[in-house]
This record gives sequence, C-alpha cells and structure tokens, in this order.
Amino acid sequence: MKEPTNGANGGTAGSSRKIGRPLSFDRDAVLEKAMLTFWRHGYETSSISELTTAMGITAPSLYAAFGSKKRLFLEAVGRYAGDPQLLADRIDNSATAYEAARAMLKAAATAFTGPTTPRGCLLASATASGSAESADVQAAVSDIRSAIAEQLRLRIVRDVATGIMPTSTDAAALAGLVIAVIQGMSVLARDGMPLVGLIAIGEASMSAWHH
Amino acid sequence: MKEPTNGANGGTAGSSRKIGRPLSFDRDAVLEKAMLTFWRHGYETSSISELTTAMGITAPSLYAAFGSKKRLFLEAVGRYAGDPQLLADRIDNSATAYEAARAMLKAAATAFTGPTTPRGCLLASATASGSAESADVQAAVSDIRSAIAEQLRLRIVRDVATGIMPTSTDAAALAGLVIAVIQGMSVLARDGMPLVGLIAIGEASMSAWHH
DNA sequence: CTAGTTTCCTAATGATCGATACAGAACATC
DNA sequence: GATGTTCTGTATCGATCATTAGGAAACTAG
Repeated sequence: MKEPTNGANGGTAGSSRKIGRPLSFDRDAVLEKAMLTFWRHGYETSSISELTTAMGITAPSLYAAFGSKKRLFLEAVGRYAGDPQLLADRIDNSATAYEAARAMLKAAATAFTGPTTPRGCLLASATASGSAESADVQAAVSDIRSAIAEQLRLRIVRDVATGIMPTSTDAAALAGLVIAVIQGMSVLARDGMPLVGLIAIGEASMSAWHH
Repeated sequence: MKEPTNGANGGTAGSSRKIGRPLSFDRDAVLEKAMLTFWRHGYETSSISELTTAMGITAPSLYAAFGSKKRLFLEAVGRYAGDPQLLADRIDNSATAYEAARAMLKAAATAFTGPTTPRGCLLASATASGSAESADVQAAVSDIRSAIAEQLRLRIVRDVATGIMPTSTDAAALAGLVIAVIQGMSVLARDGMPLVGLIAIGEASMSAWHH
C-alpha cells in the first residue's frame, strides 16, 4: 500500500509526456466510458473486467492511467459533477433562488432521462449503499451533495436578506427539499418514470416556495 | 439451476417440521439480522460471510433455511416493507390523502434516523445500483415503490372525486412527489442529516398540496 | 543505430465471491 | 434400540474479485 512517487502520470494534470511509448487511447474518452459504467451499475458493483470492457483497454492500462478503481471512480465522479465553481456561479447568477432551484430540478429531470446515458443520477445511486470498506468513497460523494445543498441554501439566505423571500423562510429546509427531490427523482427515473413525470414532480415541489 | 422440489423448507410458510433435527436458531431472528445487514450495506455489497457473521449461523444453514442470497434478500425486503395490505389500509383509512401523505413522510423520517437501525431506507439504498445480473432483484424493489405510489395516487383521486381536493389536482405528480421526497430523505439521512432536518423537508414538501 | 523511457499485452497473484459435498449429530417414529 | 430424516460444522468447490509481475513493443533523444 506504499504510495508510488508518481502515480504513473495520474491525476488530471497536463499529461504532455515527450518520451516513452505514447498512450494508445484517449484518456478523457475512456474516463467517459468508465463514468457511464459507474453511472449504470454503481461503484462497488462495477467490476474491473466490466470497466475494462467498456473502456476498451486492459487492466494494466487502467491501473497505469488511473491508479486504482477508487481513484478512477473519483475522477469519474468529478467528470460527472463538473466544475463546482460553475454550478456555484450559475446559482449565484440566477435572478432568484427560486429560479435557480427550478432550473436545477429541470436540469436533473432531463439528465436523469437522457436517451444516451444511464437513467438516474450517478451521485445518487453509485454509492447509495456499499460495504464498510468503501465508506470513504461514499463520504466523498456525500460531500458533493452537501456542497450543492449549501450553495443553494446560501442563495436562499441572500434572497431573504434582500427581501425577495420572506424572513420566515426556512432556507435549510427548502434547499434540503430540492436536493431530496432531485435524489428521489433519480430513483423514480431508474424505475422507468418518463421525463414528463419527473418534470411534474419537480414543478409540484416548487409549490413549497409559496412564491 | 434446476429447482429443487422443496427448497429445504424455504419460504415463509408454516415451518412446523416434525421429523429430523430441529433448527438450532430462530428463523425470524436471523432474518431480522440479515435485513439489517442488507439495510446497512446493500444487496450485492453484503457478502455471504458478512451475512452469516451477523446472523450467527454458518453458510450451509443459511442456504438450507433461505435457499439463496437472492431469496434471503427478498424475504428480508418483505419483512422490511411489512404487509402491503396494512399500508394500503392505513392510506385508505386516513381522514384525507393529505394526512396520509403527511403521516408517511413523518414515519419515513423517523424510521430513517432510528438509533438502533441503519440510516436511510432499505428500499431506497439496497438496490439503488447493481450489476446487470441482479436486475430482477432491482425490479422487485421497484415494484414495491410503484405499488406504494399507486396506493397514494388512488387515495388522492378519491379525495378529488369527493371534492376534498380541487379537480385541478395532479394526483400522479403529488403521489410521485411524496415518494421522491421519501427516497431523497433516505439519501440525506445516510449523509447524516438529523431527524429534525428531515421533518422540516417533509413538512416543506407538503406545501405543494396547497391545502 | 543504441540507450532510455513508458506503455503494451499475457498471464498470473492471493483473496474472496456465492454456493455445496460430505459426514456426523440430533431429533421423531417405529 | 434401529431407522429415516433433517440440521450441523468443516472444508472446499470453481468463478471472479482487484491488482500486478514480467517482458515485448513503441516511442524520443543522442
């Protein structure tokens, strides 16, 4: 378990090597395939052999490029979640917290029923359960959820401060509701609920913002 | 894969055998332990060795009493979900669909944060993701969710018919919202959100029923 | 060309997976 | 007691798990 000095060019940093045999695959492209596999079948329940088949590379190449199954998953999660700052900016730049939440719900419903991607949310399903050994991975995904909820909560607090929302607003509850509905929509999307059904649920949940 | 004539006294039917060596364990008690293990660590991510340790029996005893890991899980799910008719009656006997939904949300929040049980919902997390081989188990759990949603939807339809709720009510959306919030609360409960936080989210979601 | 570096594939590692064969032990019935 | 039946623990099955030697192959630099 000793850490190698350099994880075989691991990480996402500039991989511009000049010497040695070049990579025979597009690192981003195979990471995308890995993400889709984790999305569909979960973290622990996606085997290395399933991953290598989907990625089109052999196990040693996977380990050379990504270090371990855990690191591959965390990189895949990062690719799925996108730049946190981007989401934070989108929330901050929305006209209102209400509109930000509405947009998040609609985007989630759409993403969870995309015709070319697995159904549901990777963040909701991939580590929804797991053995004790993967508690750290579950915690990492949980942290992403918490960060998103906190961003939205702060936006609501801002709207309360500026008078857009009533002072009686329970910002934590509303932000938590949005996250809960999104995570719940993931389950229903996996169960086969069509996009229109998810949209209707999201819209209904927005009634909680007596707007 | 040929079916044995009798799965070693499998199923939940009357297990009153009169001949042969008696069971050295309480079948219900070890099933309870198995349920808690699946609840905490999921279906595929709970190993037989983890199950036998928790149940306090050996692998051959487990297979003799429950047939297979899959059947053990399905029995555990049945035990977790309880009698479907009981829930149906509770929904039907509520004063209103609104009160039924409110009670379901509160019961879920409480159950998901019980001090002596794993956090979250077994139905939400245990098969949230899995390999293709367990698709049938995922479908079985999905069916339970759908049945609950349908029961609630019918109750809402009834309240619309009797004039308790406006004719503009989208029964499917409201029922779906309740299920989504419950499943989402499971995720947040696993993330560590305390009971009061879940209660607040559930209450907020009830605002969608412009009551 | 040769030397140095990195990635490639083949094959294998020990560990653990779900599931059982087997034989002895514990019961009811005779 | 003998017989039949079922459960018990030990020990193990082949398959698969995540991971990695080891050596050939492919590149750059000199």
